[in-house]
Amino acid sequence: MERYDIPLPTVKRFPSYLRILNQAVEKGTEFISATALAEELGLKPIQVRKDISSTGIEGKPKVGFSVKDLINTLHKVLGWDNANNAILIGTGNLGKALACYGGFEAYGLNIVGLFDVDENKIGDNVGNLTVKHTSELKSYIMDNGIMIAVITVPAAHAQSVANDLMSYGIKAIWNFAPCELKAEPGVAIQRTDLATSFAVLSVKIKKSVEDSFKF
Amino acid sequence: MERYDIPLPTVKRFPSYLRILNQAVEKGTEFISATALAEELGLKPIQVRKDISSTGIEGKPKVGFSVKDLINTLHKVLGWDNANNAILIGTGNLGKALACYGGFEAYGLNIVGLFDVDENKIGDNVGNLTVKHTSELKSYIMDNGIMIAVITVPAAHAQSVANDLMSYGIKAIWNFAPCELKAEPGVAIQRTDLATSFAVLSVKIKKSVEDSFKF
DNA sequence: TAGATTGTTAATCGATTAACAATC
DNA sequence: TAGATTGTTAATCGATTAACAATC
Repeated sequence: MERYDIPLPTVKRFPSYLRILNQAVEKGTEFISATALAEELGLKPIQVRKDISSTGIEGKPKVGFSVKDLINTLHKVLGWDNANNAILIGTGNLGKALACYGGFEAYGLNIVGLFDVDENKIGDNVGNLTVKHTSELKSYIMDNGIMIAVITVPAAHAQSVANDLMSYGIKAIWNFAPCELKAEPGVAIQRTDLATSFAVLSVKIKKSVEDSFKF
Repeated sequence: MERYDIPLPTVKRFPSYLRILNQAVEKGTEFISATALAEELGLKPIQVRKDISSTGIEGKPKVGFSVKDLINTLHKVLGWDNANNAILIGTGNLGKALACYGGFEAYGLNIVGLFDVDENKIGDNVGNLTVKHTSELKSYIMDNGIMIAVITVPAAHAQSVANDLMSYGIKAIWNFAPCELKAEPGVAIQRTDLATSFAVLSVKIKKSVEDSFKF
């Protein structure tokens, strides 16, 4: 089986494509062209065609791509075609927000357990889940074969929590703590950082302010 | 005054640099080398040097860069040197999480007003703020000269909220709704999307699973 | 058929990395 | 002085864009 990697910028655009495609399904649209997708997202048609071609899917000239096929293929490429059970550690505000956020099922992520060190939070209901103590992590992960964990603890504790999780068999960590985590081989870690995103907005603001002063 | 744009990938790394630099300040470190920064973040020294050089700051061979100077310069480049008052619209779980999140001051963002359409939420306390009704948006924005808004409403309402905000004089929108917003000229919009980040983790997982099956 | 859209190869653009002289 | 680190120019790499033939 040949392996070739889809460029990361392309992967990052896939969720946007899926969003438009899901809207198309709801409208009953059967085929969609790269041109239409591009229009909807403010991208260039060539880029969308290139991105789609990287998945190997084929379209029909003049017609476009089967919406259903595209969705299935993108799901498969991203591994969102089968639900993954995940746990979340750290039920502060962000943790609770993520636990209650309904949108994750759309991408095959199913949060089934919440954990915290704080004795006062144990037993609290968040969404339809009950917060458990972190001392139960090991048995919960092993009993339920959990592979994915979401970390929303303070930065100071993130690495030690991650180390524990990896020793219990967790293979993927979605890290919301503002610090880089060191991964064991074979463990995938991805950090989501609000500051990074805000930095981009900040330079956009600066630029538009500067632009408004020169003419 | 000459204008040259700092590459976006570079801008995205600046918050990480700042994080390490702030740690250095707390330890009392006065100078830090690009090599040390790179080591800390798992980047290559050349890349860090290139990034820093794009700000125009100068270092001392063998010694490195003044931690204080670097922090000040990065803050200035990002426009994080003077506090910006902002409002947040949509006090669902994510909105509340962001409103309570204490880390924004570090990047000059100060959330001073919370708004929602839901009558049941008006008057609720979130952090040390009280939720106001969206009918008060216009006067609040104009009276207080607010330029920045954070949108955490459902996707279906995001564009109309954004349109209102822009008509009231908002110049920058940080959009957490899963949809693209159309901006008026002169308005900066940045979307933060959890799905994008999770897509990257997903392909990492897929790859490490595939790797574990080939030897 | 005519024309819109796909798919592919080549050209361009921009970021990363390498190489190395300058310097404290 | 010797050596680590900076700063800069050039080479490499990879993504975006352009061009165009194939096709329904």
